[in-house]
Amino acid sequence: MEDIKKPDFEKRAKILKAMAHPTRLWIIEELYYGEKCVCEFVDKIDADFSTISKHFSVLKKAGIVDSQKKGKQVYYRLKVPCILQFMGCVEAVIESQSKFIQKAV
Amino acid sequence: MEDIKKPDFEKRAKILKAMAHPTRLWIIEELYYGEKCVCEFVDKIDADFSTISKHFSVLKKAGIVDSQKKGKQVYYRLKVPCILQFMGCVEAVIESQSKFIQKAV
DNA sequence: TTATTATTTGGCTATTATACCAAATAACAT
DNA sequence: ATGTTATTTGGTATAATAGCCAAATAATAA
Repeated sequence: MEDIKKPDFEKRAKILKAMAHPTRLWIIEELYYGEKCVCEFVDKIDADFSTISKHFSVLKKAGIVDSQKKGKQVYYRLKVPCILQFMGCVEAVIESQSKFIQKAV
Repeated sequence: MEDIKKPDFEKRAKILKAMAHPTRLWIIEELYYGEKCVCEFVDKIDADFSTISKHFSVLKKAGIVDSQKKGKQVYYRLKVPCILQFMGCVEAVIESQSKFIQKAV
């Protein structure tokens, strides 16, 4: 890998890594429809609220979301909504996998 | 997270996780221009060839690449080239981060 | 002030990922 | 058959991640 490009790939990998968790992908999808507070997620998933809070901090550290305190609550929003467009391609990979399984069985 | 959607997010996260490594992103980008054998990567990066081979197997297991043996060499190719389109958005995240840093300093 | 609610942080453990080395396999050449 | 090159696989040490609990912090209500 040319040295000049290595830092670029490292930066990109960090963002993908931050996205690469089912709960975080779910959070991203939910935020696509508008900002939400942490509490709105706590009720909907079977996980400790501290775990969810940590997922938000991973997303924030990666620059994918932003937060704003309103009263007792903290609202998160997507900084770059295009993040979700990618899922179409991810689904294409999943599709091609299921085709493979059909052929292979 | 609604139970019905959970397996979907898990599948997607697996694909993103497979992509989320600088060396693997580099491999994906190189393969975008056509299939290549493992040996073409071995020369260009400072990592053990077994390490590179394992990165390929991660990508293959995730359904992102396909391989074909030709003589002594194994050629890999992208199964779903759209995978690279996403990088535009990832770059937008990186951009917005550097803007933030400028503001913050 | 004390209590309550929302969220973050620290500490811990279990699991997973990474990278190297050495050994195994596969294709082909001598 | 032996050697050489290309790649994969197994073993292992180390590092990173995930998730829970408990404690800390912040905003507000009683």
